[in-house]
Amino acid sequence: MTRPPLAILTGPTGAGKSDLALAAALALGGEIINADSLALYRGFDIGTAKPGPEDRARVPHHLIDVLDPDQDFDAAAYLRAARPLVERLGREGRPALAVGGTGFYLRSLTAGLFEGPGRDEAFRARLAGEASAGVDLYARLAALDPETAARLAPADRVRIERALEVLHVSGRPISQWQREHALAERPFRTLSVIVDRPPEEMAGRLERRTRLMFERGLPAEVEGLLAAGWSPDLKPFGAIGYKETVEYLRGRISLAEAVDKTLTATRRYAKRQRTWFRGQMPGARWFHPDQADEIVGLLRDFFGSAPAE
RNA sequence: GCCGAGGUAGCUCAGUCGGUAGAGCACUAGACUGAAAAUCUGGGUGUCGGCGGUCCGAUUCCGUCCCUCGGCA
Repeated sequence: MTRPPLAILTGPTGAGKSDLALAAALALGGEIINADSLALYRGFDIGTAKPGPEDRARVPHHLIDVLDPDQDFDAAAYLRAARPLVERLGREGRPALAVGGTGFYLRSLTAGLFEGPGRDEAFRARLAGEASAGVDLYARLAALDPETAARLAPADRVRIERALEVLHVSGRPISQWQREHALAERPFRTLSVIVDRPPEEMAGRLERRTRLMFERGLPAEVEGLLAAGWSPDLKPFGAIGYKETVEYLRGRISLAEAVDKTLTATRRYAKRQRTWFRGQMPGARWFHPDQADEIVGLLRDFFGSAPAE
């Protein structure tokens, strides 16, 4: 049994992944699996630069519009949803392209996650209560799992809570789970392509794109979602562009400020993405999106080649 | 024109009883195993508005000029 092939197409926000993915999928007869943590949500269209109906009619897109704003999702859920798709496309002999900027989801797809306990909402709620009552959760972790505490910053509450959760539910420190797993799963034969542009090009693109989002109705989209009864405290409303638009609609900031803050947050996000790709995707090939022919050729060879084993 | 407040990092501001200055944000580099568009870590990038005076030494005190914001005319 050979492993199914999977092509990853990623890059910082606004570099031009989606257009390239569409062209590549058309050229190869492939299908696109979304790897963007926010395009999963129905109704979050403009601010996520989600592919429109025309594009989705031309090439099958998976894992877009599959969640309501109040539905929990995480890397493990992504892995569970996306892996069967890659396997199915592999059986059908159709190229599978995972496309999106959520590096953590992509790495989970290709390298896995340790199979320990998932989220335990009741435990999380208890931790949140203790934290707001002044309990030092880092000190607790340092006492219960000093190895993990040594690796984490005292202010990194997301990872501290996760570490306490794993220990509480499984009785074993997260460091042990991680050591045993070591991100060593390789369920797919993978080719990773990153598209990026020089800073001068990105600056203008991000600015134009952000302004267009607001001009094309991001505030109206958010108003519609709120009018439908969704709470602005739900996770996807914390996303770049949405957070700022909610502030604007509440009258806390001006429209110009909302645009400005969104642009700044977008730039910072693109930088964080590059840092992730450099550090976590060492084997990836980097291209300018204008090198579409070269990229498609590379993908063609990849999907056409005999499995390596 | 007069009175008052102010002019310090890219921005908002703190501070220096005279010994060349620091926070947040921005910026930059990095981390990342079920929140990842999240969360976190390191790094200070500066004619302290201009000119002159006093002083061993002025961003700080004095004088003067410029600019900004209020109020009164």
